[in-house]
Amino acid sequence: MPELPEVETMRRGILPLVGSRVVDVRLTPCERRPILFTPDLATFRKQIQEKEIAQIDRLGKRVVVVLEDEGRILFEPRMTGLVLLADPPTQDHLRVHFSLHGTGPADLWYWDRRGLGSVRYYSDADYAAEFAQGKLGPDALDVDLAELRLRFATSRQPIKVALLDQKRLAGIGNLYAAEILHRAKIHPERTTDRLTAPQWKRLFDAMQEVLLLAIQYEGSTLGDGTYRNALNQDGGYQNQHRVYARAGSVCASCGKGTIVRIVQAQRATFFCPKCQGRK
DNA sequence: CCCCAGTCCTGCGGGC
DNA sequence: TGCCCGCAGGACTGGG
Repeated sequence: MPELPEVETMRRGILPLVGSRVVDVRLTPCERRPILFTPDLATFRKQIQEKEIAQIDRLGKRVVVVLEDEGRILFEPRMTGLVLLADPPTQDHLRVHFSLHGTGPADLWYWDRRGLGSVRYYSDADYAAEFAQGKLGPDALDVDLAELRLRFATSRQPIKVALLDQKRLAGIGNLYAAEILHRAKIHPERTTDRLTAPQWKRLFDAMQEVLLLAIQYEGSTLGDGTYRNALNQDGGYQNQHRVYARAGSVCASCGKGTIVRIVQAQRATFFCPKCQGRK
């Protein structure tokens, strides 16, 4: 499931497209899924044709292809979307194909097994309006300790639930929330207003460490194989997971506790009751 | 403000 | 062996 490290890996994977021009876009067969692709194909095509790709950014869990006129193509993979330079794994499912010309790769694909994600074009003005201040928090790798505290301390939500709120902080999802809290030795049910100063410091450090390490490993490819990098290769961070989907195993950190699974806000939470302290 | 359940979607694995 | 159902969860919506 693409979160910050996976989406950052996708972004880096398609950097060779910078400097190329868009020739065309085609979609199969997603016309029947209006949430996937906006605006309509004719308008989308008209806005991007012959535009040069100026840079490739990331906005939380979205890949942003910035064109020379500041128009932007946003890829939001949600659960199962992939941004690929290689051909999609199968001919089935929803696909969007961009053809390009330049010195880099000639094809860019968006492929989505479950079709929950989206591909959208925004003009500069529409983009500014859509992602105006407050709609999305700062990037998890772009805050300092003081801002982290500021954005969370007023909440009485459990810290695990708060970490998933993209309006507070962008980029963290269910998997990395669990791994970060485990590294920080903080109980996922502890409410944010009750975190101590040392806990804030540990949370901040763990967040940087886990996310940066996961980027180095090119993200997590789980058993279902839903996430892969732009060349359709597996990530490697799944082998470093300490708690996620490891209920019943002995904690690799303390060697004493057994990882448990609970449900918070209708999401699975994994943690070690021994080394992650009390609520 | 907060919380919760439901929605989208497909593939997989557990249970019978 | 085959079939059904629950689960996976990111973002959003509607109700309380």
